[in-house]
Amino acid sequence: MGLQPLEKAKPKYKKGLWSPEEDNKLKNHIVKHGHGCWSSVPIKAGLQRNGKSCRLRWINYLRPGLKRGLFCKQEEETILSLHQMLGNKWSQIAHHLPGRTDNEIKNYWHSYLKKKVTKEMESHEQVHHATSSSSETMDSSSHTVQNLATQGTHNNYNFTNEVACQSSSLPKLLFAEWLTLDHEQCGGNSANSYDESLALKNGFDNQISSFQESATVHDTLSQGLFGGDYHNDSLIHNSASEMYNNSRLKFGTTMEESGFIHCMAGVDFSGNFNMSNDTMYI
DNA sequence: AATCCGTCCAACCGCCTCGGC
DNA sequence: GGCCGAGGCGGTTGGACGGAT
Repeated sequence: MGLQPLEKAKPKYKKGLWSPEEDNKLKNHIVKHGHGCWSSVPIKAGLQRNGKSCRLRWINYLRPGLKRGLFCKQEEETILSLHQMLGNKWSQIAHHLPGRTDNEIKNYWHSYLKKKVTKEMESHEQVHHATSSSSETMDSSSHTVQNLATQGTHNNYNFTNEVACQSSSLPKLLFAEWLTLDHEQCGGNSANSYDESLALKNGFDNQISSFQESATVHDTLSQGLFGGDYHNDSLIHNSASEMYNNSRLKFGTTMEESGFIHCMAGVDFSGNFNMSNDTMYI
């Protein structure tokens, strides 16, 4: 028996939890020499692990500047809004949360935020269901509003909704609803729709102001709690309106992917841009 | 006290991309 | 252009833990 002639003898790597001794070896090695080529790290550090495992351990646990413990409200909101815009791009989301790892954020999402979002969606659906069953005069375009809203809340946590929730005096506004209202305004379906969309847009402008305040708080937090790492952070440096524009553009992409691009007619994208392979060039 | 069950989180796995040859 | 190795990423797994029964 034994090894097949052509089979490479694979080194036996240790798996499972890391011991404090292993942590020390890895940390000392990287502090002294840097990681360089990860595949050579375990050899040089005297570890029975593979390079990938060392890299993961360093990034997720040993790296300096990691924040441990509970996520604060601000971090939670950042994750929710970024997840709404980016989807499961955990590493990109992690870039906006200094001291947090993609793995940590991913775990937090699956164990807590996902449930929270699902709950919100269900409550939204109940409201929509109640509205549709009580209204017999709903026309086809209103159905589109409903479908879009459901799509929006199903696939992505609603960023604007989260912002609106922070300001109790503002109405909750779904992107899809706002967009469709805009669309209806363009089609000139009714004078009321124009007034409503204006009112809603004004409401959204207020929400942006609200978010700007929130971003300011975030900035302060970032300087205080995160040791100024956020100064290089594009999310924080972007104005709230930029974030809003980006989220709108992303939403447009989502709409296109979902076959709803026809609903985007007449939507003001607040500037010129090109779309290529889901990348926006403004 | 023992067992069951759900949750959390560290770590693994597989896939993809990129760069060097 | 194809191959290979390294690095990076997201999905999944499995063990530890705590609460419920």
